[in-house]
Amino acid sequence: MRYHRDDVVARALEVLDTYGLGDLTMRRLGTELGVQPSALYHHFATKQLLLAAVADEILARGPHGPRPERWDDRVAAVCSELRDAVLAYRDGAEVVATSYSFGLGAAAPYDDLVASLAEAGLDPSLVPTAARTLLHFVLGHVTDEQTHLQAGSAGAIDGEPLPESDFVAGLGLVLDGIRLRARGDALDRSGIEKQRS
Amino acid sequence: MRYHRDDVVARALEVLDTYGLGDLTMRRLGTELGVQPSALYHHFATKQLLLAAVADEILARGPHGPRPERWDDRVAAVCSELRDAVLAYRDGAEVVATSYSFGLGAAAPYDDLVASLAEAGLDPSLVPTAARTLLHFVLGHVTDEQTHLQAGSAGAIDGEPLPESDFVAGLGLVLDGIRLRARGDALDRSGIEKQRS
DNA sequence: ACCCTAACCTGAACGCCGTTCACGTGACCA
DNA sequence: TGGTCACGTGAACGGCGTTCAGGTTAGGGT
Repeated sequence: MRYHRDDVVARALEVLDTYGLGDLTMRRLGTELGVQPSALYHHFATKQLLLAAVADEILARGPHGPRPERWDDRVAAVCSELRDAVLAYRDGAEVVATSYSFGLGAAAPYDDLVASLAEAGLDPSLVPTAARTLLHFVLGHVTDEQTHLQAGSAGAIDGEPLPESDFVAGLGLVLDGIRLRARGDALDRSGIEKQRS
Repeated sequence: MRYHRDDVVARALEVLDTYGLGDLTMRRLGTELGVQPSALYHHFATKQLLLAAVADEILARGPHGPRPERWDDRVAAVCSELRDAVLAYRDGAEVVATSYSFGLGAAAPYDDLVASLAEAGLDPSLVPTAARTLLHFVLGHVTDEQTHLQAGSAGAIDGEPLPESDFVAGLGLVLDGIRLRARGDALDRSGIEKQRS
């Protein structure tokens, strides 16, 4: 049997979801495909590039609902879809976050956020900052969720698995900060009294 | 020469800062101390526990300024000190973030944030959410900073090293979202019009 | 002054890992 | 039909975290 790039990525996703990132090994993946580990280097120069392709595939397989018209609804939709996408595979958040931080892939959500935020009326210099802040929140939050999930499926019952409302609440927090800036306002240290009336 | 736990941690910090997390190896650290790698397992059962101790030491060596009275100033101070602490050592953010996510240490900043946010008048169920959101922002942001720093010191000039104002701006964003909630308000999707008089 | 205990360390090994390299082999196209 | 090139083999290299049985040294109790 001979394989193509996409076959390798697809099988890597199965291994990832079944055994976790720690067991996603070139040897393991080779065995799973009935192939020597060295054969994988015909398709990917490096394990990191394989993981970047896996990350991109995770995102590509994620939901792609219709984009709302209002910029803030669209931002929320991008964030929720990103969460759903990485949540669908074991250790998905870590794979995507690593690949993104190495600049090897997973750039689509960032670009989407920048595009949506550009219409918000923000100071343009704030757009990348806001996009990164949102990305940090989403990937950090889902990493926590998946860590607790894994800790829960192993014997430890110590922590409940984070209610889903938690994501919405955290996202609302950051989003409100951005909405304020979109109006040209910023809260004074003393609260929002100053802008009232 | 015989060593104690603290000697090992101190040397590990030097190796980390000089050669980076990737070269902080049990063998490397052993060599640096003139000792077999196996000797380190007398002090730490596992490399992860060593790294947790390193993370705690990074935080302990960080700045500890006076705590402002106002809760939001205090939150900002905790976040800034956390940033300064992890920024002081190469790959410090990654070490602290990993250790924190494994629940092995680095819990102090989270506890500080929870304590400060408790006085904000927030819905108590929002306090942990807000604390985690802030932590995700700070550690994610500094990880980016250090990644770009390292990419810059290697030949690549492709990205400027993130202006310091960026951290302040991002923090202000999240903090404003929290300040709104502290007043019992939340922005409607349509902006803040609704709450104005 | 002695010994004993516990702390610290040795040296070798185990089973992994990512990656490289010289070399086969089979499908497809000119 | 013959050549090319995508795909795969098998063995090796150097490194990793970790284990284990056993040595050695420091320091306190008698």
